[in-house]
Amino acid sequence: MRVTMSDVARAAQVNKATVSRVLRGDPRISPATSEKVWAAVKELGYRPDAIARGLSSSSSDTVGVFLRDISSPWAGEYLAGLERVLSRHGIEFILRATGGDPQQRRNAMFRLLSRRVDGFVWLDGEPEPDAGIPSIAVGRTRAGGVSVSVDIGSAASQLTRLAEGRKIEVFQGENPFFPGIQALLPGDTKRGGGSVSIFDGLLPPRNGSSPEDITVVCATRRCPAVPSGAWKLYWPAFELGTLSARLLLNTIQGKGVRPGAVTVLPVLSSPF
Amino acid sequence: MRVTMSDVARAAQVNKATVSRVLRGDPRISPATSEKVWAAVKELGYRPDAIARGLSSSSSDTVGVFLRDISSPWAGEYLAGLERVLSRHGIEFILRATGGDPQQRRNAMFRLLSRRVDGFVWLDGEPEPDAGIPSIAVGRTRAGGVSVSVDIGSAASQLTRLAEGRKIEVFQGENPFFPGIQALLPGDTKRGGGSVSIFDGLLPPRNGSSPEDITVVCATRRCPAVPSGAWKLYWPAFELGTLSARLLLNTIQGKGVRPGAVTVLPVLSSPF
DNA sequence: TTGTACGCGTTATCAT
DNA sequence: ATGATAACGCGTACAA
Repeated sequence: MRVTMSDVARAAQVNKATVSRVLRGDPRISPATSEKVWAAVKELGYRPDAIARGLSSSSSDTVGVFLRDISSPWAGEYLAGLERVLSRHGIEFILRATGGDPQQRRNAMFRLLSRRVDGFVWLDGEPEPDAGIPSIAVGRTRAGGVSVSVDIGSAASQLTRLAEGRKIEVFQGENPFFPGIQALLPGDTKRGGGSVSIFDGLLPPRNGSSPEDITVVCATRRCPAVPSGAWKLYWPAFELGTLSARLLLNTIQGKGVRPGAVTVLPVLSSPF
Repeated sequence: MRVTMSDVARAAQVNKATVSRVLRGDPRISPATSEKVWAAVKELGYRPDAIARGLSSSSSDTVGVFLRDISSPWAGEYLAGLERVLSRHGIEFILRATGGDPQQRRNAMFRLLSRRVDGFVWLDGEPEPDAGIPSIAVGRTRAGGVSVSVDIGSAASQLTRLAEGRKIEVFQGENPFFPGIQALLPGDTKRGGGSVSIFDGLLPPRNGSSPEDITVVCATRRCPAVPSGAWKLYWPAFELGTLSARLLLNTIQGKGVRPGAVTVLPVLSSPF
């Protein structure tokens, strides 16, 4: 059978409640009993039951993550970042693919709420307004809540700076990493004699472009689809994940996270 | 406050236990009371509490998934397949990255066990022997347990067949999708006048190869890194996920899954 | 500083 | 077919 707190209490000859206090690090506990309890814990190989704790404390050390499509090229990197931070804090996450279907999305939300998750991460659009628990939005700025996204403006200015005096071509994927970046390029994609043109689509075979020209490919760190010789504009999926986690944790723990949009900077790196 | 079963029971003027029976679809219940209860449920917007259910039933409708690295190129597709099937069955999953560290792996396992997960999926090597709950291994055949993997032999014979009379070059990624496939190619990579050579590494720039030659690139469906004109040998990550889920579900529900290795076939597709 | 006792929301085992 | 009640394992207000 399972080792419970009562077993530990009996072994350490103290009360159940005392064991609970020791485990939760209650300061008002004598070093003597604390040691006795820890000894018994190790002796019996006791492991606290997260389910029971959850029922009693009305929380679960779990957060829910909503994604339109888990197999999107950057999802893995994002989740890796998220997991890295959450696991360090003893928080697990549950993933749900919504496929862009509002009904499915709400159903998934209710299922997770019934599990008493402590927070939500919404990567598939606006958070449901009646979630009732801390939520952060990822990928698009949101008014009146906490959101984290990639700074597209920074990408635009980095490209503009790179373009000084020459022509550069920027390739995004089929669903662009930096949507609407066109509009952010100053002076109608021209400045200082340079020019930037952006293509949302597949990378065409390299044609005979002048050696002065520069090719930039948008990608994530782990995506190997960048041809050699091209500049890379990294979409910081991993960092987006770690930042999401930190923000959500702070929000859950009520550490005074003021609503607002936080951004991560994309990184432009040369082929050399 | 939260709507509980007691609230529903009171509203429907029946006992808590009856509500539970109705909700779980107990056959020996009168249509009359059943209707009363459902009415009250909808009236009050009652949603069962998964935590409480877990405490009482000693299960959680949750499984744990261990991955060495979540950001690996195929992880997203695998997880998409897994989620697709699990969510249809009301099961959620919790993801843990182990980074190949045995200690971290065991810690993660114990954390999940304390959550009373119903099963494990091990993508990062042999299952821990003392997991104590249904486990399946993914990616490598395992003796004495349930495992699912990609049929490398099938990949080898498809390549051999393709090579009849010509020379083909197969490129895998840095960490090969089909490890050890070399050894499975008959006749020392030659047969019927054709030949197969395999490169574990990055795709080199296309040099002047004869038009008779064939290039094959190993990839997953969603990976855009396949140059046009090349054959594709798909590593069926998504299918691996759906199959994993089905096998695990059957094992959990005790549906007589006999230990053994199940395989998924890779798909070779032409560039046309 | 520690013990008592109740609550958390369900399921399951008795009765009836 | 349904009601009463005891688990399930832990947190915590309250008492000591």
